[in-house]
Amino acid sequence: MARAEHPSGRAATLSDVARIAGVSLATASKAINGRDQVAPATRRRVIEAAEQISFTPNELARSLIAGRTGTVGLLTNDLEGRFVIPILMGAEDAFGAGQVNVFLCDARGDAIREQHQLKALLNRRVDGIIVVGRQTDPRPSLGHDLPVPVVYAYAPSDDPTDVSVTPDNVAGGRMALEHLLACGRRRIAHISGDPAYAAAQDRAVGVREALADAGLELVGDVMFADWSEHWGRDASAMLLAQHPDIDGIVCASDQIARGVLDTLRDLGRRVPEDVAVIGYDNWEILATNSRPELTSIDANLQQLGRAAARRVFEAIDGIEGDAGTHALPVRLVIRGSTIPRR
Amino acid sequence: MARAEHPSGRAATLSDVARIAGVSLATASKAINGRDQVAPATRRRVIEAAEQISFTPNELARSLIAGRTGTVGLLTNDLEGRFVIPILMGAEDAFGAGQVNVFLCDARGDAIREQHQLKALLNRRVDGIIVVGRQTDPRPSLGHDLPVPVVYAYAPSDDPTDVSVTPDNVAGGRMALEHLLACGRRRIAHISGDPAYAAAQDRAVGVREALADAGLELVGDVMFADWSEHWGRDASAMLLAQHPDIDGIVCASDQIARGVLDTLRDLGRRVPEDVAVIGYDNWEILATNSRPELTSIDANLQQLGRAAARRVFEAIDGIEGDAGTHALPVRLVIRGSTIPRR
DNA sequence: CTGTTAGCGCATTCAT
DNA sequence: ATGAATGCGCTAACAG
Repeated sequence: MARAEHPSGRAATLSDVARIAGVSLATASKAINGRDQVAPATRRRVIEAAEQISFTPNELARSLIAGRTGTVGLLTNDLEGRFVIPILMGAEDAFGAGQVNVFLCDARGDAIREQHQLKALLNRRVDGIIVVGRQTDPRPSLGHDLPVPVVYAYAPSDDPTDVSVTPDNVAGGRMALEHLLACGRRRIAHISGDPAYAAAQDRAVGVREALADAGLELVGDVMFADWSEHWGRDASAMLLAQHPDIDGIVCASDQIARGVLDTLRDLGRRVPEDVAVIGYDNWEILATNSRPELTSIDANLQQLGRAAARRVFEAIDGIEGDAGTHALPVRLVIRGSTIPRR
Repeated sequence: MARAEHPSGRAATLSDVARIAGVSLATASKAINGRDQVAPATRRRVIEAAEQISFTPNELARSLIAGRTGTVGLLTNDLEGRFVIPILMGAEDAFGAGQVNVFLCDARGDAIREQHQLKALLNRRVDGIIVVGRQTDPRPSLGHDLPVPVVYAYAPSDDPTDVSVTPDNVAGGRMALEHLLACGRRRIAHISGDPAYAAAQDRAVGVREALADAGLELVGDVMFADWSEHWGRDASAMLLAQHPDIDGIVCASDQIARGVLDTLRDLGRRVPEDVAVIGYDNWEILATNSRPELTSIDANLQQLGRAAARRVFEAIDGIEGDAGTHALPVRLVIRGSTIPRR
């Protein structure tokens, strides 16, 4: 097994260093931590001794004294990791690599399990917690009687006195539609996903608002069903049968958009010349492999993670962030499904 | 901010409990930890006191004494999280939820960053480390002079004296081909991905072996390029132009298979009646949304995670696992692209 | 059965 | 500039 037969049998401690350097424990501590009350020569001896036995300070002991651990808990229900990974990366960015470490727990949508994980995180004395959901629908608050700050990411808390960061789906719907307008489209339909999702409703609101601002109306009703490619194929077939003259389709997910592209191709409609199609989520595996590649709205999840981490940090440092759900800006990623490649 | 104004100002400690219950620190400890040398009545008093002030034991202090933390580091380079999440879930399964917590660090393919993360994990005194790569090619070993056991998952270590668990790609290639044989196919081609990947080479080996065992030969050469849908579309077009009579295609990834399905559809070939297609990875988002749905090989990543966790555990408990790369079994998932739906 | 004592590894007083 | 002593929160010896 890849376990070192450490000469000492166990990890080196500061008192080992002190003994080798011929100084006291206190002096060794000061030397290692760069305190200024130690003679340069002494410091050098201590540091050499430390290197010699590969001493690394025990963060457990440090944390016990400091009262803070430099760890954060990431509590997720996002099984597929589609949302949690970019958020984790953003959090690592914000915390600074190696400065703060992240405990990742997956509650798997089970409230009991979530309570267990939460308790375990608190017992380990994390300095803060980020809760990540896999939908943008509000989720139950963990409550306020926790000894550490909590920030909700992607799925906001249902308690407005909590701090939540979530992508701005209304703005995303609006942005998608305005892009089609900018591409010269006027007869635009909207194929959405599961109507039970806040994301579906919010994006539809943005689409409608932007259309109204332009003095236009949606072609047909918003078509709700589920988030699948199958639905995208079926919905677009129905749509084109009823409204053969549409020239733009806003899809509420990239999966739906993939299905739409399929049907348009089957029906001999050119994309984007005849019909421009825009997806949502910018899920690269789907968006960059289609024919043509898919213009999409990106939720900036990594930035969302950074924002969540920053707010946790501020709270740890005692800075009162403003409570409520903060809708963060999204981003348009233009590809061939709305603008022809040259 | 969602921080409790904890009445005491800080978390309750065991001595708070002891004081309230009117017993000594040691007795409180025994009572809480279910030791048997304490009178039932006393235990009840202590537990009540603990609940009254919501005492939860400080794992830091416990770990400091025990010499083990009940934490494991998961060091990954898998940016997209496609592999690391199922592995994390498997690890949580094996460890038991809440028993062990996992530090997840993303080194982002940067060796320096990896060293930083590694050091941070060791300073936090994780009991073991699982290293996850995003390819099955061997990766540099972390070395043997670490104070904790290390197990490599998905990407094996290049040092055969390390412990690695990785999916059996040769068996997977073989399994894919044998399934097509079982479906009555005889004129079979293989469209693979980037030839620089061990996964591509290994799967091709399995395909060739199984063909040879059946006394057959591959139609054309193995076609290598990259892992994209684009390549799947192009490769299958070339393939059908040269060998119009093929009746089965083994694809080395689901993305490639999706492209192949597209081209077959464009060319008017029925799947699976005319040509059976099998993918690889069982990436559900791709496999379950295609027309028809895609038969695929699943690498059992969650099981891989469990295996890695189990081996880390055994090593922590001093059980010497057998070093080397362990190829774990994969699994066939049959859908409509090889067998017609009834 | 209960309490006293001694640490786990370290940082921080406060003396010298 | 250095070192002895104290304590972070807890468990494990022992002694009563």
